[in-house]
Amino acid sequence: MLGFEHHDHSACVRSTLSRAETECARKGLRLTPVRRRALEILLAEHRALGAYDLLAVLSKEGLGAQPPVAYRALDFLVKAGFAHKIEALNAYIACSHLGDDHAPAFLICRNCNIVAEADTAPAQGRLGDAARASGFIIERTVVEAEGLCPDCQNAP
Amino acid sequence: MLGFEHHDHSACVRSTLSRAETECARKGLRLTPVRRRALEILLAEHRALGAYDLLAVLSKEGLGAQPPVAYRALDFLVKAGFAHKIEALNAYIACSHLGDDHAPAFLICRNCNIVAEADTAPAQGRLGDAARASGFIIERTVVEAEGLCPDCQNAP
DNA sequence: TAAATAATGTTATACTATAACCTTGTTAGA
DNA sequence: TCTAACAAGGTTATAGTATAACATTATTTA
Repeated sequence: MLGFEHHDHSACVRSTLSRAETECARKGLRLTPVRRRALEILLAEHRALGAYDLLAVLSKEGLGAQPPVAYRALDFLVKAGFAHKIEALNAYIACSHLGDDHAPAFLICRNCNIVAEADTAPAQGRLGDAARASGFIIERTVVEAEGLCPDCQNAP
Repeated sequence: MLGFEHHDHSACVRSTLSRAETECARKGLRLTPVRRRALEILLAEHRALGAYDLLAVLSKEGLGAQPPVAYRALDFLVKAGFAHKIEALNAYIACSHLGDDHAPAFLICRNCNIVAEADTAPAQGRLGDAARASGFIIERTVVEAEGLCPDCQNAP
């Protein structure tokens, strides 16, 4: 998983963008300027951004001034699997495992707002047991943990 | 776990209310008329209710007309562990395991909106492994699965 | 009984999200 | 190549979710 450890972030950004391009080519999706820029903005940090935060940046750059612009771009990115919505924050984050088919899980620091994306298999855990036992068919899972990241435990 | 099977719901309501009273007495919390009624309203069905849906009912009964009334009651119920917020729906549901200290997980039917509450131990699964590996301290977990309940798989 | 605290009432407003409609751009077929 | 069909973007308006702030009332405790 991609955690809180420091890393070569510019390489991380570059590789995600290029994988997004590959995916779009493969699936016949269109990574238009707004969509591409939205992904770049989300990628800038491993933090979740509100739709209106994203809109503010896009807007400054002349890429659209109204909410639907941001929501459409986010909708595309989420559907394409390039970004995820963090439900506990009503905010959005670039995917850290772009390309793999995965059920994402997030560790959210309540102090510095950094979000780490882990991979889980919720359908194999107790939730999956409960679902199977009751005959429920799982289509999507939301798995998020809030707490304190290593850095913020020392300096709160 | 309390699932989709049919059950004696009035007994379920009664026992939850009485357990809430016991808890309040034990912890020195005040189950005021608005709070009590809010819990009853949530308990009426195993579905998640929006804050404004709750407010509409309270309002009709003369228990407060403005949003803060509903949000304060919900805030109390959630903090006391008598209700949970379903993040994927921005809605609230009465707790099905009132009294036990638990990390709730939900199965949400996207067709009929029934919500089943299961008990999980996310800190023991892969998410917990990821957290431990990176030194993250989990304080709260959100585990929700959307899909189709047994009834709705046949008659969608 | 007074002071402190908790809960409620109310107004206003902030934040999140989408419907609806129109224009522009892209793609695929004739 | 032209054009019909569709996808994407622009814009206005509004719906839905949530909280700040401050005044008032009720309850608890000293």
